[in-house]
Order: sequence, then structure tokens, then C-alpha cells
Amino acid sequence: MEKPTLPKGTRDFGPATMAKRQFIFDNIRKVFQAYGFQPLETPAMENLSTLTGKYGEEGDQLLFKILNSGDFLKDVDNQKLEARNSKLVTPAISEKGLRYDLTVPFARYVVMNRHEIGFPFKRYQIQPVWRADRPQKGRYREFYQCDADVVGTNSLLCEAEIILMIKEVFGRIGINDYTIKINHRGVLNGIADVIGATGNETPMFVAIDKLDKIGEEKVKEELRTKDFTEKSLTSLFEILNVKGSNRNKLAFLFSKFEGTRSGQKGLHDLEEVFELLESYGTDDNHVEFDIALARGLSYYTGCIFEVKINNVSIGSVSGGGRYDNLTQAFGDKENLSGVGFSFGVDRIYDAMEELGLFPKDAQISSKVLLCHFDEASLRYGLSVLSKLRAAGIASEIYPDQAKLKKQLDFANKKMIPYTIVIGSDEMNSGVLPFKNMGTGEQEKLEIEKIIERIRSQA
RNA sequence: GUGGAUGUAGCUCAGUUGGUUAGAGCAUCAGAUUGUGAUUCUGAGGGUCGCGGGUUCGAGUCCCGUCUUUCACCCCA
Repeated sequence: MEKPTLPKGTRDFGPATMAKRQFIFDNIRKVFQAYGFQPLETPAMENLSTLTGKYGEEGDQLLFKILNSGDFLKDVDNQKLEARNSKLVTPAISEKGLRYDLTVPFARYVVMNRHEIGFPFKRYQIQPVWRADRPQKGRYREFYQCDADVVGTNSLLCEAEIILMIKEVFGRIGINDYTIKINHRGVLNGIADVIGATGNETPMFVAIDKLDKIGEEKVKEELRTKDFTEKSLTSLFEILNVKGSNRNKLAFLFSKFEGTRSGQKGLHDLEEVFELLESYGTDDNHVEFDIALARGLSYYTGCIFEVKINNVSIGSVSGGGRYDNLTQAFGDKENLSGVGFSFGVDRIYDAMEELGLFPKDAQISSKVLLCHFDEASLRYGLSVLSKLRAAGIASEIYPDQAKLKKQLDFANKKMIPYTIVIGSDEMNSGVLPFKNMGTGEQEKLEIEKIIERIRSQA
């Protein structure tokens, strides 16, 4: 008999892990709802036609494809089969795939349900996504995203509120040392214009995004192989090396971007986002205008975000941005603008674990375990159990006849904080030994008193 | 997709230039203790050394393949 294993890059989550994960999920959900977002769920699988072409060529390769049902090879063209080229055969044998993110299924949903959606439409979605990637630290093949998107408005309030929500979620779960990086596609295009790299943007974006990781020299090296001139590299780094406050960077770039329309647009957007934050009564703490931030899916057109937790070896834990043309990909005639972002719970979990930020009492368990000596005391215990549960106190009774030691060990293992041992004395008197497993103290009380005691501590 | 590391008890890991019956801690179970655990003591169970092949008188140890996990690159939450 072979030992069972899990598919590469997937994990089980036991009770201890789930308690911590739910702590994160609960807080994200509360914040999303507090900002007026409504829940949405979409199927794990989508038609491949909805998924392909939305994430670039790399993304298409990372899609998990689902084999058609039935005798899926029967009608496949012989020539295609003999060519032994999977790209030719795939469309014939697979028409469904697992979702790669939540944004594209959301756009599909919006296009399909336009008649009943009121705009601007704000939805949140917390579901797993799948990527056929090679797993490594902080990277899984199945992981959860928590998306909040607004579609149908160009207002930069949305961008500002994204920053507010990130701050609020991190505040709630106890992460204090983090950076929200913000940039704008227009700024990136502006840079390309100014240094004379128009039409050659993509290699530039890919290279400068790695700046803080590999350094200036390596970025230059990479760009030289892409035929960037020394002159363009000099003016590029004149821009990228601007230091100082967000305001200073904006002012510097305004002077640089006088001739570029998209650059000016980007700067004005960013400026307004910072001003809005002030009107909300907050500041740009944790927020950094990062001119080199170029990461993000190909469909972003406006502001782009990325959040990093400082001093951990985990990549970004959240990202997002504005996309103007997403619904057009599904044949939408109108130009619906959307903006959204996503928390990566699995990475947030890894980071919090690394930093030791989880509260100790995150375990989900019963408050009370009832112990007993025989059939009669077990029966008596059931009535006590019902009273505890009716009072809203999570509780359970040891289901088998067992030595008291075993029953108390069980309580310890499950981190149940209180026990009540029931025997013939207790059945006669109705006075029960209420024991605190942490301190070892025990008090003889009637059940009503015990309930009061537990409630007063919760 | 490219390159490196890894795999020994349920868990974390020892295991010498290849040499007899593969060890420890933790965990589990039983007892010391007929109604009070988490600290103590005693004992017990638990392994096709990832899988397949090869070299050798002999392989946990060396070689090849394969799978797993993991790290980096590409890309990304």
C-alpha cells in the first residue's frame, strides 16, 4: 500500500493552522464589508476561452487545464495528434481550466450580469486560485486571494480607500512594519517617453521592477542587452534615484514630465490620491511612491499597488491597480473602468508566522470538557452539557468510558481551559468541581454559577 | 521551463574510510497512582533507511534513474 501524498504545491490546514488563517480571513472580510463591498463567489473552473490571453504568455502557461469528460481523444484530428505538439492538441481535449486569479472571473461576471448590476459596483471575493508554477518559498500552486474591486467609476476615492483598507487590515491583525508601494502606469510611460524608450516599455518595466532586489548595475546590464543606449540609461537613473518624500518625488517628476501627457496624468492622479488621504484624516505613513514599481499584470492602466511586509523573506503580500479595458476583453462595448487589489492570505500567514505575530489564544476549541466515571455520570453529564450549550458556551463531553487521567490529558491536548468532573457525589448534590486547567485551581459550584463565571471571563 | 540541495520511527534529527541485530529526543501506549491532568520514575510498541535499478563478499552510506520536499532564476499573491 502506497503512502498517500498531496499534489505538489498544495497543503492541508489542520485545526491549529486554520484558527490562525481564519483570524486573518475574518478581519479582511470585516474591513471589506465596512467599506461597502458585497460578497461574490464564482466557480473554481472557467471556460479556457475566458482565461487565456488575459495574463500574457507566461500566465497562459501557468493555467491548470481540465481534460474534457468522456472519450476526449476520440474526435481529435489525427494530424494534430501525430504532430506531438501539445499546443495543437490542447484546445481539442480541454475546454475548461482552474481560475488563475479573481479579477478576470469578476470581469466576466460583470459583463454577464450588467442588466442587474448597479454601478459603481463594489464586490469582494475570497476564494482559492491555482497556478501551475514551480512551488518555492511563499509560492504555492493553490492559494487564497482576497479581492476587493470597484467597477464603473473613475474616482480616485477608490485608490485612496484601497490604501485605507490595507492600513486597517494590517492594524487589526497586528502587522505594523510594512510598506504600501504605489506608482502609476502613466508615470512609467512618461519615463519611457522622456528617456526615449517609447515602444520599448516592457523590457524597461521588467528590468526596473527588480531594482531594489538586484541593484542599479544589474538593471543597467540587463537593459544594455535590450539595446538601451548609455544616454537613456543615464537619464533613466537620474529619475529613478530621486530620494525624499512622496511630495518631493512628485515635484521633481512634474518638472521632468512637462512634455508627456500620460506622465502628467499619472502624477496628477497620484497627487490627488495623497490629497484625498489627508481629507480622510489619515496620512501617507507606510505609503511610498516607488517610481521603479512596475510589477503587475498586463491589464493595469492607472495606479498600481504592491505591499511588502518589512524584514521578512516573503515577496509581496498584496497587490492591485486600476484597469480600464478589462471588460472589453469580453466584448463589452462600453469602457468600464475598474480598480481593485488582493490580499494573499498564504503569504500574510507565512510572514506573521516568521515574525511571531499570532495571538496565543487563536485556537478554536471548547471552553469546557465534562469528565465522568461511568454510564450513570455520563448520562447526568449530558444534562449539564445541554445547559452549558444553551448558555452559548462551547463545550463537550468525553464520549468513552476512560480513566480520569486520559480524559484530563485530552482536555490539555485540545487546549480546553476548564473541566468538570462528575461522579456520584456531584449527581447527588448538584455541586460540581469547576477546574481551571491552567492554574490547577478547583472550585465547587452549581452549574448556574459556573456559567456566570465563564461568561464574566469572556 | 532552467539550475542546486534534500529524503532514516508519527515529528525533529544522529548514523565514522561501505562491515554483524540502524540509534536519540519528543510523541503514543501501559504501569507506579480504584475520583484529578500538565512536573517525576519504570517499561513497551513503532523502520521494506522515498521508490526502482546497479557496483560489491557485504549498501542507510558509492553510482544511475525516478518521485517528494525545498532554494534560486523566469514570473508572481
